[in-house]
Amino acid sequence: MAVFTRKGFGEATVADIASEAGVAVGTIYNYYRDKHDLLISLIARSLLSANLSEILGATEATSDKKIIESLIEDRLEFGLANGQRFLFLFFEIQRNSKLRRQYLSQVVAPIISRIENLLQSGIKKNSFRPTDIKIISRALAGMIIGVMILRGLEQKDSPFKKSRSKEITKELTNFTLYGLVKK
Amino acid sequence: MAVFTRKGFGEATVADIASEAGVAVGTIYNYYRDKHDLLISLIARSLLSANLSEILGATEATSDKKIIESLIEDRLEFGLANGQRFLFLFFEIQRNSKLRRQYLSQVVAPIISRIENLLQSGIKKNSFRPTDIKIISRALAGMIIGVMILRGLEQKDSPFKKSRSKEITKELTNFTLYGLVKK
Amino acid sequence: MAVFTRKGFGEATVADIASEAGVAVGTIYNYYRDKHDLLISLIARSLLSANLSEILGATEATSDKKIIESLIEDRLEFGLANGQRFLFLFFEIQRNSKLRRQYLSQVVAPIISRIENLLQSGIKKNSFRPTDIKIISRALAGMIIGVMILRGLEQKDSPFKKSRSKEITKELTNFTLYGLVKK
Amino acid sequence: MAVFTRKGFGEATVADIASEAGVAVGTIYNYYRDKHDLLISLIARSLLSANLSEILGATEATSDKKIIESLIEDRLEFGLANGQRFLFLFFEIQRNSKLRRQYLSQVVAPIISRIENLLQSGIKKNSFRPTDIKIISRALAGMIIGVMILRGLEQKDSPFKKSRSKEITKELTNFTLYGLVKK
DNA sequence: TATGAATGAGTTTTCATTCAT
DNA sequence: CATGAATGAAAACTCATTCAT
Repeated sequence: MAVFTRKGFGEATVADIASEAGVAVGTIYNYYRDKHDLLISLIARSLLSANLSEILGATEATSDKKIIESLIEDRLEFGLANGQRFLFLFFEIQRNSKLRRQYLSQVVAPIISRIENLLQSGIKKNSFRPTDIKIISRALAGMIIGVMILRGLEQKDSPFKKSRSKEITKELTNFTLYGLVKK
Repeated sequence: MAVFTRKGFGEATVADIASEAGVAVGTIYNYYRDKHDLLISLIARSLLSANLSEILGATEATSDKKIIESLIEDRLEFGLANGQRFLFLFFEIQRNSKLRRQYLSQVVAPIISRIENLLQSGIKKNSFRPTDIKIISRALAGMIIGVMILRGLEQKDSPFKKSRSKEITKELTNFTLYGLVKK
Repeated sequence: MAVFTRKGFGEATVADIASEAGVAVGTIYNYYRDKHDLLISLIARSLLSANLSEILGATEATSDKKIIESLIEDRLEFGLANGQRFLFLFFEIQRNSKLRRQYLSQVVAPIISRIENLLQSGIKKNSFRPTDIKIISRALAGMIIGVMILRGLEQKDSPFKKSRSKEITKELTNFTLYGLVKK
Repeated sequence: MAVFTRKGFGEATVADIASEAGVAVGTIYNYYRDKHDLLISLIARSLLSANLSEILGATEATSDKKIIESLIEDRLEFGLANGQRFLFLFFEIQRNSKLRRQYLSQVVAPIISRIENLLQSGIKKNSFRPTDIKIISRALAGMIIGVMILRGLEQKDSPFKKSRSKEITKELTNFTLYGLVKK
């Protein structure tokens, strides 16, 4: 995965990958049909690695703020852990329809749906402003994704460092809850 | 660009591209040094939209809300116009250091910097909550980027349709300004 | 074809073939999908090379002896011209069902059928002994095939030399007509 | 042998063969030096049928007809038993000089020589027409080989079925002795 | 200036063979 | 003595690039 991420699918050679993995070229072909199958398998594996279930399963008892905070924190950490990989993953997921369906149904849909529930109940409780739930849920999910991508692009210049993880989570949570404007 | 976007750099063949462009393979080499030069030239061309400079140059007289709205609207339209291309652009930009420097200095930095100014002055005027400007500026830029990517992934199921462009801009602007919580 | 015949399909390398043909490896792939397609195309081409039509179209006016003689002579010359190729052709034809169907319908069936007609009319005219036409037609066709194969196997030791072509044809024709036993 | 016959030497993989034989790949290498040695050993084993020696050793007392009949019958049965294998055997024998020498000296030469003796003595006894012994012996041996090959090619459509073995032998014997022409 | 066939370097892929278990 | 995973040499195949037309 490191090689694919660094070079892209077409530019990563099987020899590169074998060498990075410390095995012979032929060994790879004992486990994967071909180079593409290798990529798909690797992606499928990293897709499901997150401990999403905890967050998604959080009880109603937990405060809205806590849930949003956990979500941001979890995805932020996933992003930090996956670093450069992020864009590559998205790009390949987008191009492979089977992978896309899997990712949409197993990762995107549950998260979006969880956020929608959150918004819905918040609005019903009159604690959240009435908004277009479908759009705002994507805005929140998108914000996390976009922040990770900017981090990858800016690299050394980015303010998104692991060390500041707590603070970033706090800021993003507050931004999400209160926006820019002072009450 | 359509072929690069659909297949990725390594998998797009010069023959594909020539055929899509309706010219012979050899003709491409009369205009571009090599395949990589072709990609770089194409990307460099799509980086900047005409409107961006106007928005970035907007006078202080314009209201904060208007500026945010214009920015969201412009990038949203860029994203809708570039569709699937979005991720590919980011991915290739990330991998090509010359391109990355160019993109960071010509697109990301001005936008981020404009947003930072906006936040700074808003906070000074006491109309915005005091926040970590570096983080929140990335949150806003990231939100727009992430929203475009989700749109590309979800495709038919996404609520981000061209037809609803006005409404989406409004929702995102309000979310940015006021957050989720009701005052 | 020379390389395939000399080495067999699996042992002939595309580099060998390209070098023997005096072109680059890549050039072969501009004309044939893959190595197997190359073989099939070559075989299909040599299958239909014979001037069978003349013999098969011979009028009834020609004497039975003349027809048999022409047939033996033609296939004998085809065999001498194709030399070692003979067995390889048969082997590959046998293994490729499309090729087999083509060979059976375009070469074997017409020849067998012509021989059957010949036998039938000869028996009716009472000039030929009554025999099982289906078996004897194969015996005659098979004799020619087998003789060619023995020639390929025995190589230097075989009595089937080009120089003796006329005499061989005469002997085989007489054997076919009169058998071993003296009247 | 089944795998070699079905696929050809180069296309048969040792894994195929091991799997068909119900052993592990490594086991094969405990008994044969390499893949080629395996093939040579298998072919050498199938070359000789038990009956051949009896026929070849038949005393002068046996009638010419009986000898020819036995020979045809034996090789016919060998062909029926070896089916598709036939062509493959010939092809590989042709290509392997050691194998070719062995086959020529142990199978072809004795049969041809036996037939030549038969013809010679028949001609001397004035019961056979005077013919070119070298050619006619090959015609007879070739007929049997060719008939087997046609049978393999035609498969379902061929009149050479096991069930008709007796009749086929009779027809071929009569054809050999008396030819087509009625006395 | 456009073309596209030829090229061959660079990759992917295969699979006979080895050898530790 | 059997096993089968690992190996890497050798082969198939791809395709960016060239260049004569």
